[in-house]
Amino acid sequence: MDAHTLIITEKPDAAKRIAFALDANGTPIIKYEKGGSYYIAKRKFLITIVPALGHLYTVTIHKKNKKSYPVFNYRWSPKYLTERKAGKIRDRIELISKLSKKIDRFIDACDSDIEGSIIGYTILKYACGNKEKLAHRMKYSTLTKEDILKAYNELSPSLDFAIIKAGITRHEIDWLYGINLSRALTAIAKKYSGRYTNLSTGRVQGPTLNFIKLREIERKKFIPKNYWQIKAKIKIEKSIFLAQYRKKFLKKKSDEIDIIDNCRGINCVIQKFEKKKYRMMPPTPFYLGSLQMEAYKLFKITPEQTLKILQGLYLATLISYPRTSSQKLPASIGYRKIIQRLQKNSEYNKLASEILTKKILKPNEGTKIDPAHPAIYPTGNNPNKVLKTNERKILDLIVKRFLAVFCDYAIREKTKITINIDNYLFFIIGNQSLDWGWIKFYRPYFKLENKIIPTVKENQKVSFIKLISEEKTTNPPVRFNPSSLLRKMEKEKIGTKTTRSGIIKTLEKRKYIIGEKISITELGNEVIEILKDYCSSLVSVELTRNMEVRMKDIIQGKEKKETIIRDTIELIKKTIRSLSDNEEIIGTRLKRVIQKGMFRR
DNA sequence: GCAAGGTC
Repeated sequence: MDAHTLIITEKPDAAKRIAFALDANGTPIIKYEKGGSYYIAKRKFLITIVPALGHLYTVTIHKKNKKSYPVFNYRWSPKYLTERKAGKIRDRIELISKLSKKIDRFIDACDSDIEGSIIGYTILKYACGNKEKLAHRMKYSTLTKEDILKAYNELSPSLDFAIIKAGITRHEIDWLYGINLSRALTAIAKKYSGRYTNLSTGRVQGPTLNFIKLREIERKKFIPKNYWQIKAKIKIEKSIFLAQYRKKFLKKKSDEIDIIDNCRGINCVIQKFEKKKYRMMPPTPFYLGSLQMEAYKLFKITPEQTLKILQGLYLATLISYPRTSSQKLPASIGYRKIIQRLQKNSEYNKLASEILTKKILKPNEGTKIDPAHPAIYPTGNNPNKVLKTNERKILDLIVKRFLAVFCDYAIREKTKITINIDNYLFFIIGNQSLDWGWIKFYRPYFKLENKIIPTVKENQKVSFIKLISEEKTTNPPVRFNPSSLLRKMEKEKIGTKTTRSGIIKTLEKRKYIIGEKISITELGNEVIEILKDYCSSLVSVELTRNMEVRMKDIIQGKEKKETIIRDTIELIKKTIRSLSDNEEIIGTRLKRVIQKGMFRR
């Protein structure tokens, strides 16, 4: 009997692409079973390629009493034991388990990041019967045939156990904090309010909610200030212009009155005329976060909805894998081939044709990278069913952004007239495009207008009409919306590309936050206050920072998983004790906001 | 059910 290899991937698409790349004739056999489809490729020997569906195993506890806390005796089990609607996962595990029999070589080809490492490890250990120590690791960053073959020929001899250990520690700590604190809050709320209210918190939920609270505090503290803006109405040749005084923010008594009194328009002359060309670089390719933000800005589609739409477009093979943090488009995706496919679509024919005249295609990449995926790009395939409005909008956005990325920079010219009126300087600023470059390709998603002002000569006299003084008020910092909150989470490195939008949704579901311009509810505010009083680490981004450091230490062998878990449990024990000691106060606080209903602040 | 992290 020939040797037989089993390759495990993180998701179905990866299994398919690997099967087609590895089969000597490019025609692997596709098998359909209850647990999903898998592939058999033939090389010198047989290779079975079977996909997971992300994590198939997770941290769980088996106990009759679902409300008791604290709980520390967890273990890793199949996900279907804890999640409803996970029947698919049970079937998948059974399929992989069956396929793992009579296998000589195991290869973990899950995404080459920490989570991918855990997904592969748990499957090899629990579904395949302790095969994790025998398995090889296959790492690729795109699913092109070239990359796949290279990864297959350069297998790591073993899994990266240090990374796996660090990742598993992260899962367990999150579980310990999340389950215990959520249960404690829910239980105390129920006991004192008499009403069941599902309360929760965690390493990411806590700080995210706190961002909104802090913004709310800034807004409350904010004292609006009055200021004045002065413009001069003047006539150059036959046109009227408003020239802005060189200082944009004027204080009433000192500045504004001074000008009104002294600037009479007796001497009104052009002091300077300047022109300056500058470049506007094309945009960078979309990663998940930037696409979610752009979709919200342009279409008011929430990040959570956008992710759902992207998943649909991806499954319909219209776009590449959407859960990426990369701004890179490697040449191996085949730029020209994709643009040629887009060219066949009448909507993009003109734009695509123009780009194809370029001899060299070079995308304007950003700096962000992703260990497992390139940036988001269209495949150029035609939809085989009618797309819904929002799907169409998002796809069009992706196509136009992809095209724009290959375009030339735009050339703009800034024109500035400096006018001296009785020794006070005023400006008129103009702006125009000399070459639209990429902007033409990204329309209507980027709008830029020309404001043309006349060419004048220095020392030329102009006629003064009058001064206009406007009183204005400074605005408080704006509330977050789903997009700016996502950006904030990204900036603070809280959550992951895939989970951020979901976390925001969870805070909404818990009635901690409300509104499109997000504000914190009384309930959300009380939860934050309680956490601050009794478990301050859960409202700060520092817990994540700290965890990152400790994970690194595990990877470098400087710290032991057991120590970190022990410390975490000690801290949670202490926290739960102080929650119990102060149960009545906390209960009364929660009761107040729950019984009142969840009004906006 | 509760976390956060994958995936459909």
